Amino acid sequence: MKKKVSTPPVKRIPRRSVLSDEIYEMIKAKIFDHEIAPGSRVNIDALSVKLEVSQTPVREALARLESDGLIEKEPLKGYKATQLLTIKQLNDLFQFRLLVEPWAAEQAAKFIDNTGKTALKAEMQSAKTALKFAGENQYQALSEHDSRFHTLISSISGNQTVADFYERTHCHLHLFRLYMANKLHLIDGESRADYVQELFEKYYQSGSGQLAIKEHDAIAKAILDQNSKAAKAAMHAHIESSLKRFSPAAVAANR
Amino acid sequence: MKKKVSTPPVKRIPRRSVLSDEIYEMIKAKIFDHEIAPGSRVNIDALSVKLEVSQTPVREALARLESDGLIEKEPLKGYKATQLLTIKQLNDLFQFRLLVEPWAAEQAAKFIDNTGKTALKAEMQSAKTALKFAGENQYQALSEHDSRFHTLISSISGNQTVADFYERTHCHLHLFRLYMANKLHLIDGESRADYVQELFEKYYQSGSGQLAIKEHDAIAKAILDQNSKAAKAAMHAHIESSLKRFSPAAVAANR
DNA sequence: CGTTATTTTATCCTATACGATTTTCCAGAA
DNA sequence: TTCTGGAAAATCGTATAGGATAAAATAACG
Repeated sequence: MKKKVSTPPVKRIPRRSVLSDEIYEMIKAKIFDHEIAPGSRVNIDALSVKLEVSQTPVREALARLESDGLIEKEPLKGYKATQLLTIKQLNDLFQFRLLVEPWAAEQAAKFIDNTGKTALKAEMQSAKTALKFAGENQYQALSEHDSRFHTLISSISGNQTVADFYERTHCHLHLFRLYMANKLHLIDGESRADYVQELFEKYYQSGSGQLAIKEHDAIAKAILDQNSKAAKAAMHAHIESSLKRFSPAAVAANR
Repeated sequence: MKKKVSTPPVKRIPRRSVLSDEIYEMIKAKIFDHEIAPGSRVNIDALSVKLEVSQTPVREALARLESDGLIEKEPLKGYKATQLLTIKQLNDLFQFRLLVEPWAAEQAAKFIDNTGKTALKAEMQSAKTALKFAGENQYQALSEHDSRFHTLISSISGNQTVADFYERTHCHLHLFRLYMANKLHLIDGESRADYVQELFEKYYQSGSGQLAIKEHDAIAKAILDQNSKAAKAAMHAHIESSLKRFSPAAVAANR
């Protein structure tokens, strides 16, 4: 294990957050970047060497990731990254979102204040400009906007339980999305990747990205107008059409 | 913490599960038993000494409990047990349950199989007999039945996301309930405890316990009859009346 | 060729030292 | 007396080595 060999006296600048939190984020990033593939083993020792920290913060980070459902622990075997969502899990998740998010949009429309309006406008604006210039990473940009958009509405709704919960579950969906996007860059000679790519182009590049933004626009407009009924309906429609866009891709990814 | 006091470096009997899991359950039990009071500091060192393990498993357990929301960590201050639910949090939680659980009851009624029916009947039966004999701990018995009942319906609904969610959040409510029950046994000379006791007697002993069981009965009956509409309505009514029963107690506990 | 025994590997836990930060306490000054 | 400044103590976070045990892999044997 190599350490910074040339910095004995001045080590770190006074940290404000703790190391285990940083490590937690780092490992999560590794999972999202597919540096740790779904289903693969996660070795504490190797990870601590790679990140150049001791095992203690890695252990704490993995324990938290296990609670998040991103990592699984087998009692005397070790940790491994969770598998991708199955079709059923995807359906379960969207059904759940249908229960919660339309209500959240409704509440947001009722109770939004000026701060919330500003934030919502800014998010929509930044999404459009980002999408215009993103090019290659258009899908990734879209995916990240989507996460932020739904999180924002959950928080504007004012129900902390709802917001917390969305924070917890959306990461799985996000992971799934990124996995789909990443598939495009993999060249493993399997027909599976080709199939997924075909689906991707069919469902996301040729208009679907714009379509999702349009749906978000409708939701945002209703909330900004404080039209709670319209907001609820728009969110419901968006999640349903979102699932429709996902389903074929999910079938492909789970083959 | 009772171990052979006179055992030097002697080996342990072969464990089947991992130590950190045991410690996790032990600490959770301490919280539920109010051995660790809400809001109080949790010292890693002291805990590891008391449980007679090293700090490592304690750290992992605390990291997981933090994800569960039962413990909070302040970056360079340490861990402490979370405060009881505030009024707003209680309302948020029940609002959330109103979104999810009536739907879960509806689904359960639609898709329940024989295994599920047997389990549901058994739970209702055991609740009634337990309540008959519990006497002193009647409230505790009721509280635990309630947890199991709602968990069971979530799982029968077939939506894993919903079931997982309920598992995660119900513990806070459970903690709150137990806190209320425990207040009765505390003699701290404060009028607050008396006030809570009064509320307790008013809302739970004199018929309310039976009332909650009656509501559960209505839900169970509708599900067993596979009458999904009735199940949904019964669950909705139950949660609303449940909140009504809780609210005055919550006001008292948060004074 | 299949079964058993032994070595190897990996995971989990312990122990302990040290650095960093907060809190406490006490002396001195306004 | 009350406030301020700074040193000491308590507490938390990190680092690292090493031992115990279970799973996996390999070799030995019938």
